[in-house]
Amino acid sequence: MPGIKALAERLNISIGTVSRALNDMPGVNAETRQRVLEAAHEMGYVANAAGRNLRKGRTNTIGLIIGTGPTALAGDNFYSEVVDEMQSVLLDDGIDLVVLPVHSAMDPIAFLRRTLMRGTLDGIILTATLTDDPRIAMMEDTSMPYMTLGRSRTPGDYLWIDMDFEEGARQAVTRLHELGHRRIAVCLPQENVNFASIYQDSWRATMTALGLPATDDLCFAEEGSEDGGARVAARLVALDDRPTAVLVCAEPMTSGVYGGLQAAGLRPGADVSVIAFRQSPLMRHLSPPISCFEMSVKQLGRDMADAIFALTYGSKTGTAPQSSLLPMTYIERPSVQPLDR
Amino acid sequence: MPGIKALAERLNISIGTVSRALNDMPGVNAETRQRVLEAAHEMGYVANAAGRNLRKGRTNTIGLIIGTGPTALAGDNFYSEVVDEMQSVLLDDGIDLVVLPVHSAMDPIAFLRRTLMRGTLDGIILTATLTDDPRIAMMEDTSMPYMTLGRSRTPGDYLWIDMDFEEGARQAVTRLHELGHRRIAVCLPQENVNFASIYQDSWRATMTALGLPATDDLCFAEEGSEDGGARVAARLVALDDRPTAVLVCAEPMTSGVYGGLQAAGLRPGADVSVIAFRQSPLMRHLSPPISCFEMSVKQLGRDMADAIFALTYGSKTGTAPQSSLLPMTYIERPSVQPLDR
DNA sequence: CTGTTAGCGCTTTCAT
DNA sequence: ATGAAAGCGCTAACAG
Repeated sequence: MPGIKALAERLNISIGTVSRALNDMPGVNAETRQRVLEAAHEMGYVANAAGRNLRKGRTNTIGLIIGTGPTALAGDNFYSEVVDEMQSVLLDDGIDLVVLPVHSAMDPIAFLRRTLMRGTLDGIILTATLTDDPRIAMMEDTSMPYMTLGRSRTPGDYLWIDMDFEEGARQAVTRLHELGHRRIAVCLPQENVNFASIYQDSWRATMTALGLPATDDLCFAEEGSEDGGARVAARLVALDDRPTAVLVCAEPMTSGVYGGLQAAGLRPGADVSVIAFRQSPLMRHLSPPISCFEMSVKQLGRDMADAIFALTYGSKTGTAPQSSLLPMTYIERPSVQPLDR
Repeated sequence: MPGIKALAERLNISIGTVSRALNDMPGVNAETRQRVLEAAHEMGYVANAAGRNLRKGRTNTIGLIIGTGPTALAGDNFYSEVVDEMQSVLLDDGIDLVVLPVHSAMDPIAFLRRTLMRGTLDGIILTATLTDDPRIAMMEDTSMPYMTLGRSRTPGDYLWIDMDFEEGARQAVTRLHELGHRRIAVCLPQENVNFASIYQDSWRATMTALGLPATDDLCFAEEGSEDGGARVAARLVALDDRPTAVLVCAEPMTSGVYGGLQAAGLRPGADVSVIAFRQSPLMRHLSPPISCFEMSVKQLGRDMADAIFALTYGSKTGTAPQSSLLPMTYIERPSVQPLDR
């Protein structure tokens, strides 16, 4: 690994000049700069990160913290797509994106503190925000730039990007009402992820506004897994006044709900209308095809990259980055049928 | 962010002593060490990574390079599980694991070179090795410790861990032969990932050893996606002397093969036996249930963590880490049926 | 335009 | 057992 010193010696100039040439600083003879760049390329020189970080006090690295493990609500390629897009955006500005996996069995606060203090990151993105999220409370006490994927009720004026679950639930309930449904249930992951409470709140508000019942017996919370979904279905079909439709607010639960309904001899769609969450590979194999929401995960990644960049390194446009909602659009498929009674 | 200086000042001792106390170096008064540790904890002090890295020439960080993007062969939670386990093992030794996503549209060599030269990693793990992998050729020219998840034909005596695809294909073919099948096809991703050629080679060797035909018209290579699988099925059913069984050597292709067979009016199992790859969430919803291989992804993660640790920081046991194969066990389900003609 | 030098935070060697 | 100081590779301020 050649250092800047080796480069300078080889060219018989000072390391200062080399550094200036490499960093596009003013006040370097054009020819000299050319020679430096050529030599650097030839030797495969890249500035050592430790030296540069120490001196500049920044690392040009953004960390994306992703919860993993069996309890994590990520049974699909959602993060893969987000990360993809973020990385390609950030790399254009010379910023590295690293993913920091944190296992559900670990203490997220301890992990975060350690990550913060080590100082290897310029900015941090938290994902899968909780309704009451101690990580946010902790970040608010630091000066580290950070944003979240997902809102939270934890106080603070942090930057967030989220999907418009509120609008999604509104569209879904409204459509089911149009089709004659009155008893519309909602299936939630019991983990206190914030999007679930947003979704539930919007369900309740819309139901109430339409004069439909929004009672607690229509809210089913179970573990946000396929098994949890199956349990919801089992509970649902056992109800005296069985709901005729259900909104499923967690991807992994969806196939469990389908399976549970079928196990009870009910047909999704014909007997109980089902609306899922995001269009995802896991949804493709359900029969009948399931109604769900479409959103641009790519756009989400792009927005997140732009936002964290502006927050951390300063906005290119001069305007501060804004928290924003990504649209969700309801797509109807045969899992939703009109109620004719 | 308090530094070591602040800590030292507060305790009225020199930074040298503080450093020694924090790093468990000999020659520190027990009481002094105690005081230092307490103060550090109280102030939330963690050594700044840049300073430490610069001085020690190491970062205590291992990077796992994962290809992402639509072309990537990772439509599931495989890496999530591996990463999970690796991280919890490495963290016990104070080593951070970071995931470096590299989009399929990027030049993997350029990315790797940049990553290497920045010097933020002590060790690197490459995944999804190709039969002829330029990344390995490049790493062989450096002194950076690295290992691969997957073998390759690229020369070099690098450390690898892989699954025993050879044994898997052998078991599958042998079993199908027992059940009376003679025309056994193999469905491969056309991307030149190395495991596919290992699988194919073993299929061919086993077929030949059993006196079965192993001709090229039984090898179907398409894009390693669901659509690719569907195309394979379409080509397969159109064959004059239709194969009675097919081994599918890429997870995402599997549901495509099922769909393609069904679209042609054939029942997986009853009409064409199908053996998939890994047991994964994507497989759970196929009907009839699909035969596939079971393996301990957790064990894989553990093995990888141990191996890269030993390679990078020296073995704890004194023995150098060995390349190794993770067993695959064939599990039969109704997608495989005896051939009765 | 270029050379010299201080110093980022830390570990480690050398004195004491 | 502790303090003082050098130096890891780099950038930026200053001098020439």
